[in-house]
Amino acid sequence: MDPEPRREQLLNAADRVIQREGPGASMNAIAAEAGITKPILYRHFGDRNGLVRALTERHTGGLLAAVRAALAEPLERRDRVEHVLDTYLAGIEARPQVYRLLTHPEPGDPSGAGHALAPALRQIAEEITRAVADQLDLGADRELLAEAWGRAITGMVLAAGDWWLDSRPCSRTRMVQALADLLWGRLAAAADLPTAVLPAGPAPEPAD
Amino acid sequence: MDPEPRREQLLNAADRVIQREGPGASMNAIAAEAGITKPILYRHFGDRNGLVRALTERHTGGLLAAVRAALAEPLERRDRVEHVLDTYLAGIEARPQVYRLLTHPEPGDPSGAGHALAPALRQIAEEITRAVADQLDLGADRELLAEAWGRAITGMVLAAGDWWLDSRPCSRTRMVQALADLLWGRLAAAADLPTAVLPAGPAPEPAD
DNA sequence: ACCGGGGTGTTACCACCGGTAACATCGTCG
DNA sequence: CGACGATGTTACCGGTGGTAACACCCCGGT
Repeated sequence: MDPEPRREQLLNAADRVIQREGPGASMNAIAAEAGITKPILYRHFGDRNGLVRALTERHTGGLLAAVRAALAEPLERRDRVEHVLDTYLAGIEARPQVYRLLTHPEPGDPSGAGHALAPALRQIAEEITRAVADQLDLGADRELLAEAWGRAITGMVLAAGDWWLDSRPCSRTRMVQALADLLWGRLAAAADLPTAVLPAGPAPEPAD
Repeated sequence: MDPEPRREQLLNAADRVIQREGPGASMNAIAAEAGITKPILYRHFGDRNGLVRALTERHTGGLLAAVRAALAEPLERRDRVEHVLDTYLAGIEARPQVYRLLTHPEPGDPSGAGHALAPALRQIAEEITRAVADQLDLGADRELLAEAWGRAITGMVLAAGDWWLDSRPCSRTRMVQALADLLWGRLAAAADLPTAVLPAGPAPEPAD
């Protein structure tokens, strides 16, 4: 039961340096921040992935629990969805740097599949899948739809949240509304703009 | 006019080795595949990012153009959305390896912002934003909604497409339907399952 | 005919990365 | 006391992205 505090301490140091230097901070830098040298880090966490995993688990634990709780909230459906969205956005808002770790997991991944969703996000996706599959009547395709939607919604909120966090175009509440509206079919329900018929002129994009 | 062919040739080599070894293939490996050594690569593309950028641009050009065309198709809205989704999925289905490059852009990025959407995806997001903003009557929040939705939809399709590509749970057509249904508010419209959520309820039902 | 320049190519090197081996130093417990 | 297990160190390995310096070879100009 002793090694726990030291480990926490090292994680705190890693946290600090990642906060400062972004992800991709070197093990050397982390060790230096902790006032020690590399091999100790490697003794505690087997390799870099171990460190990152421990770090993300620590930080995503709360977020995941919060999202799970939000999903279980006995609200009307729309309110519940908004609550979940708000919970997620509030979570990433609180710790932007570390959240990056979440999205940008392991660069040198030699394993076959390079999934777009980091493990932590994947857990959230599974929560959503479960909630959808358990609570909604979606007919024969229930399982498939739930799983696809779980991934889809997670990815949607990830990308939208990233953008929002980066450019802060509006308040969190407004952003929640925008996403909930999208999920609520407002894209389908909106009226056409009269200016419709496409001009024949090709609008080439400006090269960067 | 001269330097083009050699450059293309190098890109082909890079393509081959990335196809074989996945992204993260070393410059040495790429150079070896091309039958040459590193410095030549660095002469043609300034650094690794340059190479990757050139590579992705080459491969995403077609996809981006296809998506753009699909967005401009004069179909009914739902059909157009399905067409766009299908176009994207077909695109990533055709070249899974290179598509990975697309999602997993630059590992060792020291720059402040680590955006979740790679540049190519961002372009698609902008296309969607433009299409939504130009064609839909969304009231005062038009700009904000369009931009948020552009990102959100792109992220959604990215994550869902990645999952679909990886586990192939259904046909492409079915996947398109699932995503279009989500966008069409089926999540909101679906009926509750009777086994629902009565957490604090006095209901005499413990089983699950 | 000679020379010069640009593209092509090389070897050798740099700093740094993740990761490891080997050794030193404590406190503690039998 | 001695053994042991953490804690810590220095020094090293192979590999990476990236660069410098040098060699070649062809082609065009005066």
